[in-house]
Amino acid sequence: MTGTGTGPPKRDTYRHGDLRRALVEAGTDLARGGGPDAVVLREATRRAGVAPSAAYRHFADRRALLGAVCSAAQAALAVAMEGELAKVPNRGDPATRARARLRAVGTGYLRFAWAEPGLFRAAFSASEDLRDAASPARAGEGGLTPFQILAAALDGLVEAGVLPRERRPGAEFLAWSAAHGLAMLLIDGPLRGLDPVQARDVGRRLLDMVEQGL
Amino acid sequence: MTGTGTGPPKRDTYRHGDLRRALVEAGTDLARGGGPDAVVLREATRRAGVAPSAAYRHFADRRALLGAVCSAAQAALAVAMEGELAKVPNRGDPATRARARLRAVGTGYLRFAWAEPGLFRAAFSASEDLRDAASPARAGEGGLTPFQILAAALDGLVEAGVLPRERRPGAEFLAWSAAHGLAMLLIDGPLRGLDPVQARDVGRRLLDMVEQGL
DNA sequence: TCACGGTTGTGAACGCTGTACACAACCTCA
DNA sequence: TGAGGTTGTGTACAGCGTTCACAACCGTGA
Repeated sequence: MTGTGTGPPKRDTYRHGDLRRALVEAGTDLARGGGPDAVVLREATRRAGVAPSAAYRHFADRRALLGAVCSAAQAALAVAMEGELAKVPNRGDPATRARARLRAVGTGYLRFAWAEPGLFRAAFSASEDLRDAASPARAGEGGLTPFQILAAALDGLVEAGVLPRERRPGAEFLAWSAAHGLAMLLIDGPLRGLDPVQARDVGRRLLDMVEQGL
Repeated sequence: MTGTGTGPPKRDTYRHGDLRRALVEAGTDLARGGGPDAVVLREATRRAGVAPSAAYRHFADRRALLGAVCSAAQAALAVAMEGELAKVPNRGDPATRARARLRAVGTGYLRFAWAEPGLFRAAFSASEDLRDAASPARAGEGGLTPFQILAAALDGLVEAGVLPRERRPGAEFLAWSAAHGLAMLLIDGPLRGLDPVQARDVGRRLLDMVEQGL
């Protein structure tokens, strides 16, 4: 975290040490405050105590830096989802447990979007397709990306006999769509400014809808 | 459309005539091609054949121009939804007709996002809360904004006895979330690059989920 | 008819951004 | 000790949003 604090960005060595990491961390802080547009290459180098062009030794261009920040944000999202999942008790009958786990996944997703709107928007800013969704750089502590965590929860639903096997394929897209859409509307769209109680309420109803409609 | 075509941006009068409209149209074209980030004030003035600073006679800053483009994009979205709604036959029993109308609303939404991704993203770029969602500038030919069109379809569902009255409040947020989320994932997110057939398929399943889960 | 005042477009300027390139400091390894 | 690759520096350029003094224009009342 060289140069992240106050004071002049002093460095004892000419080499920085781990500039790449420092830039990603600075970029992540910027994203936290203002979303993907706030990830400004020059500001990141300033915070790392380094000349603007130094960034080009580690990233092809601004988009590449944003891509790294995006991966970091997805990893943070995965951690949030894992955290909510860990709260689900391991006892009870398998069916209700599997349902609770899917709800936890959704709750973690929505909670993260609500708590860290800038990071959440950054997590979906850089271009990615389904291949990138499995990249380890986007995984949480359990080694799974947000997408994979959701898929696992749905698999659990099938194993517990709650979700018919023939409806399993593609189900992650449906569940993800619902949660993602609500998250966007809550932080960016016409639902911004809902108070936390209303937000939690509509979140619950949305998860009800998914559970019943899958 | 002064200066929109090729050739030097000549003007016979000193006054432009309708610079505000010309700037919004140029901005909308830019958004169509590259989303909200592509709405570059200087480029819009260039296309209108006017000096950059002239824009500030009609818009406080770039965000204000983007806001106008956003309203235009929402109006276009409303027109697309109305178009799909107009295809629903007026005969048949009220319940299935009401259901068909809700599906048409969703289909129109998804179709527009798929056909005009840049415009769609622009439509939700500028800050707006629920009050703005009723602004006439964002309405289609029927005078309703996208949000109001959806609300009307849900009201129809209640009148036809398909949706219990007590579940009506807030239902627009659930339906909108699902459609909006899928749209985002399809044009910007991990589902980008799905071929049209798969996209149509997942769209249908999503609307099934909404219909069953509301 | 004409001067006046408000509206609208011009031109030059400022600071910011992303990016390129030659150069210098540094580390590693022979 | 010296060669060569890696990493950070300094300077430069074009493009962006924005400001401001000025000029062209138009409608109005004397």
